[in-house]
Order: sequence, then C-alpha cells, then structure tokens
Amino acid sequence: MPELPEVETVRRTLAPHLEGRRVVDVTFDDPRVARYPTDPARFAARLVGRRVRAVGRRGKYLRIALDDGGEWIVHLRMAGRLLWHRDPERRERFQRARVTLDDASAVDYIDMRCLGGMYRPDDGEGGRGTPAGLVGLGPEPLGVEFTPAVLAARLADRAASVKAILLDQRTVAGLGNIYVDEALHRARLHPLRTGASLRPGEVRRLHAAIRAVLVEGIRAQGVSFALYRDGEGRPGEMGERLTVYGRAGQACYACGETIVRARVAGRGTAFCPRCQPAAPRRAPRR
DNA sequence: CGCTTCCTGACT
DNA sequence: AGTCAGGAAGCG
Repeated sequence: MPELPEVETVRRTLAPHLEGRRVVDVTFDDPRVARYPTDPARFAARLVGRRVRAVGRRGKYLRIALDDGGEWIVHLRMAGRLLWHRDPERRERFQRARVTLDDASAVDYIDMRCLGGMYRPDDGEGGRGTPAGLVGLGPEPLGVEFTPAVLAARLADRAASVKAILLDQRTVAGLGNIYVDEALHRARLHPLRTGASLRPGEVRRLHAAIRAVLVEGIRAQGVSFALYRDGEGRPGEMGERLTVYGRAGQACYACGETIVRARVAGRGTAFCPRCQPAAPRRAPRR
C-alpha cells in the first residue's frame, strides 16, 4: 500500500515526535514483525535505551537513526501503518508492536496482513540484519542522482515491460503499483512497452513524469484507499487526484477515452488506450 | 523474465 | 466460493 509519498508522509509526521526521544520499552504482540533480530526479546533489548537521532527514509524504508550509530528500520509492505499517540490505553485492531518513548508517548506498528516488519541491524552500515532490499536499492527518484541518463541506462536492452522495470526497486527506489501507473499515463507510455523500445525523448518524459507524480503525491500526503494513514492517523488526499489508478471504466481526463484495466507484470494495471498506445512495431532509431 | 508465495481481510 | 489487494523475495 504505502509507496514513496506515503512513507515520506509518515516520516514527516513522525519525525518531530521521535527525534530526541529515548526508547523505554518495546513490546511485540506478534513475533513475526521482528524481522531481525527475529527473537522479540533480543530485538527489544537492542532498541530499549537508545535515543532517536533522526527519522529518515530510503525508498519505501523508514530508517530511524539511533544514538549508538545503528538504526531501527521499518518496512510497511502492503498494509503496515505506524501510529504515534499519547494514549497508553489505545490499542488498534491488528496492532503488532509498540515502542514506548521517554515522554510516555508511543509508536504502534499496525499491520493486518503481517507482511511488513521491523529491523534492528547489527552496527555498521549494511551490518547483518539489514533488509536485503535496502542493499542494491536504486537511486532516490527525487534526488540529484536520478537523471534521465541513469533511467535510460536501466531501461536499455531490457526485454521486460517498462511497468515491471519500474516496479523493480533496483531501477529506482520507492515506486509501487499506483505511482507507476500514474507516471506511465503522464508520460503517455503503454505499460507493456519494453525497456529497450523506449526512445530518448520517451525516457525523458518518463523521468519527468515519475518526479511529478511523486511530488504531487507527497504534497497531497499520499493515497489512502483503505488502510494507509500518516504517523498521526490522518488519511491523505492523493486518492482524489489519481488519473488512471482505480479509474477503470471512467473517462480519461486528457482525451475522454475509457480507462481500461489489464494485468501487467502480475499486477492490476490501469491505463488509457488512446493516450498510451502500444509499442511501435519497428525497432527504435538510435 | 514472469509467476508464486507470504498473510489476512474485503468484496463480488 | 472465488477473486483481489498499493510489496517484494524466491523460484523455475
């Protein structure tokens, strides 16, 4: 569920409450959430007593820097939420863990499907316990290192669909199903176009579209279809601003054609068949 | 490279 | 009862 704009919104809403605070207690209601160390007691022992330096983000990973140089990492996957509050009596349905801070506030980890989890890697950058996906993650799409040339290099010679390539976090960090569909529509590219088929001008369009939809998503504090909330429990408003995702059967805002839904890269995919024509048959000029 | 799997709930 | 869900590791 949460993609880069949603995770960034959680980061921004949690940071003022967490930074400078010391962890005084960690409890797990579901031990599966402790991804590393996998023993909840050991996880708690490694987090209790630490002070939060900064709440950061890399792709869809929340990286919470601690005063011992290590970090506490959270990945929300499909249905995870982090909720900060001051009510010790509060208990959300599907609450899986609680981290209590030294001002008596708490951060609850809530996850209906239990696909997400928390990591407390051994010390040192990329120490044991660092989630595998964080190693080899592609560039931050809103950072200076993500350029049209970098994107072009990652699309070149690829037979896979541009949708599958963009969903791969090694290509660029933080895109998920919603923002990929939105970016492809904005760039007027059919999701089944192969990476190798994209001409330089199309790659530049895609690069700009990716940035634009993510910036808009952050500004709207993310998409809240069902479960997503920010760190203080508020829904985002990006769901009302989507142009293709969730709009199958409705008219394209750009051309009036009916938005269709198909399965691409194993995912439900919405696109406009007129704005996003299928791949040209001829090989691209170089 | 695409497909399956993890998990649990909501919807048709 | 069957299908689907915004993620991503693992498999063939």
